[in-house]
Amino acid sequence: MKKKRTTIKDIANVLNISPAAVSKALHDDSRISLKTKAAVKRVAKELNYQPNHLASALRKGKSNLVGVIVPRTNSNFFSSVIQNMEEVLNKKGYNIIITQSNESFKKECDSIDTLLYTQVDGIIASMANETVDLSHFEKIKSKGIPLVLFDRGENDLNVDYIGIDDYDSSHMIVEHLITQGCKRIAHIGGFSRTRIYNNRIRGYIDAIKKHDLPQEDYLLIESSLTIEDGRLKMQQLLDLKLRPDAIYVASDNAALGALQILNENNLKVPEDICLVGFGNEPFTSFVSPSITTVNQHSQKIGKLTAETLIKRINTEQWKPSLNKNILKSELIIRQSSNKDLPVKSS
Amino acid sequence: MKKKRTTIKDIANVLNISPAAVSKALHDDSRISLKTKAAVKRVAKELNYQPNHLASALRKGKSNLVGVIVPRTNSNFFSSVIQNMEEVLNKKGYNIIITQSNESFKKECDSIDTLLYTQVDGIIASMANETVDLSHFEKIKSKGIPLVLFDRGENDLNVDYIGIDDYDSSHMIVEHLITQGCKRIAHIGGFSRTRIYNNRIRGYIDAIKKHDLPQEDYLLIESSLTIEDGRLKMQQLLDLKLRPDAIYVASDNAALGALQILNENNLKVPEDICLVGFGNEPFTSFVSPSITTVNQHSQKIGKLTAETLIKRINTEQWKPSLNKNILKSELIIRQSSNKDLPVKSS
DNA sequence: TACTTTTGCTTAAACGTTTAAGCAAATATA
DNA sequence: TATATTTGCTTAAACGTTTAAGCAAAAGTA
Repeated sequence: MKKKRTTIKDIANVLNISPAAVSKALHDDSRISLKTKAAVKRVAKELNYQPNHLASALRKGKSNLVGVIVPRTNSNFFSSVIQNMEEVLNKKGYNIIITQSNESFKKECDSIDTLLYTQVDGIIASMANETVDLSHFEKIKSKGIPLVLFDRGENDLNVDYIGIDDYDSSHMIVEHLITQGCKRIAHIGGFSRTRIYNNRIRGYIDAIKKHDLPQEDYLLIESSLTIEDGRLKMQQLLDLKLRPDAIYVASDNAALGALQILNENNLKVPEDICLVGFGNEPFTSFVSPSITTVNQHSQKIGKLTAETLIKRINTEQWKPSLNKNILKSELIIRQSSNKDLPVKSS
Repeated sequence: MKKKRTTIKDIANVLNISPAAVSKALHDDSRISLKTKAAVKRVAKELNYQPNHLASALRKGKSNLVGVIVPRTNSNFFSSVIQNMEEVLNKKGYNIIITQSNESFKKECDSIDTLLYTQVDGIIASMANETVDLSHFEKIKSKGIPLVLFDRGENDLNVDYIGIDDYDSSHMIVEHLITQGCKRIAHIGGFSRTRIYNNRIRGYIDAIKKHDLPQEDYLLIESSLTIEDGRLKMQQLLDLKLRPDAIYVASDNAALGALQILNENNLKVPEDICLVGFGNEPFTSFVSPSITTVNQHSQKIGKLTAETLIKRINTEQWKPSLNKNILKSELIIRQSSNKDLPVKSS
């Protein structure tokens, strides 16, 4: 009852030629006559031949699979990055295996193990929040499997990286807020052990100092950056004796939480307090007031990451200087921090 | 320079036994002595042996890979379903390959082709909005590859299905709104060609009729259910001479868009108009007012779907009656439709 | 003691490709 | 015409496993 797949051998039998000739014909080898090629392709179609990927991968020592590890897929940023990577990789004959670490160190380790076991030709990763120990990534390198990081990277790991300039982004944000007349700017940031959040924090502090604004410890809060935690940390800032007049939140989700608390406390945004998020998630433009945020160029990051990996895979011993690709981000100014523009009324 | 992987043969050479013995030892074959097994495992660890998945997959005719096709991963529902499927499947030794159709028919076809090419042992799918023609799914069946659908399924395709009772959910929602005193209930639904949205629409209509409420064509609108379209369709409803006093939206995203429009028009929710979404996305509980919605039991769906697929894979000719698993959904009543509970003030 | 059974391994083939090497026929070159 | 080159295939080995079949030695049974 079990359907037997048609193999290269079946085609060979029909045409009375060798399986080798069939294989070459299917790969348009120059030493096979046009006539034979045509015949092979015709029969292949007739028999509904589908190449056995496992066999060719085994023989060639290449699986044409690329593993992708992300903290989670349910953010627009990651899902857009993945989509664009997939596009580039598919065009080059690669398929991708997506795994989610859910910000868990253990899950990230497991993911790497299963990807290595599945014999992927390369791995693309964005690190989990929890990750501090890097030995599992070293394992990838030690096996000679190309590794490229994006967004959540790590300097100690000597691998290609694609991301935006987080330090500079913080400067842009702080300076924009100053332009709006803000004087006490708070930052709800990510955990400083994660490089990108560390860079945003440093950028925030340096920009504050540069413009001689008050740089108080209680204005800088580390957070897990979920909606819930955005609410909690915002409340914490509102409980201060001296409230800030602007909040820069390192993620849109947490900014949404913060905005809810501001609304619930009947504080006017941006009149009473300015708010800026990070990531340009679609909802930021639909919320009211719409949230000023930073565009991380997910499309470009996805494409560049994929292209970098392909280069690494194809040029075995390509050891030129590492590819640290830092893109310039873009500040998208919306109602939540724009005092010149009145909030749309109706 | 290229690192040679250690193979079963290398282990065999070290111990002066045959590769076959090594293979059996690693699989705890009863015909191998405990002493040999121990030695093999010790050497395997010493040489850092990693089994070559491609070789064993080829030999066994099983890849231990499962393909998953979803419309998109950036919703909490799908990402949670995937996470739970992964958990179950990993435990059974399967890895998953996730692909996104982005609601596109063509992309869905391509995904199926690449999954078949990758020699997956089974496919789990939730159909794209665009999909009407089912021949690509028939192709999976004709190859004898187990297929299980969840959420977005199709009756014409005779395969296992796991989802919630959409028809019943609509009833629950309508009856809840009636309890709240609503008399003109509108529905912003999905496209009726998609089964789940069709069921929700039918459920809505039947519930309306059952309770002798006005069932007008202009109160029922089909939508792509994005945030943007939720805004547009909500505006369309507000432009009616006779405005509805309750809106049941078939997705939380579109409900968010609708809520924004209501807020922007200074309409009080739930006092002026009640609002209900669908899906229990996390933001629904943080928005203000929080949105009443339906919990789709993503965890249970993920687990059940994975378990069903595993059963199908393991019992080749398991042809018992199809597994149509319709779960009862749960209505989560929040501020947006609860007139008894005052909106939280501070 | 003579046999059957069990234990613990080995041999060899197989999975479906790809590819290096080889060889005869056709074609080009001198 | 004799030799070199190109064309168009074939043969056979290889990729790293798994597994059916087999076989000698050890252990069990009568």
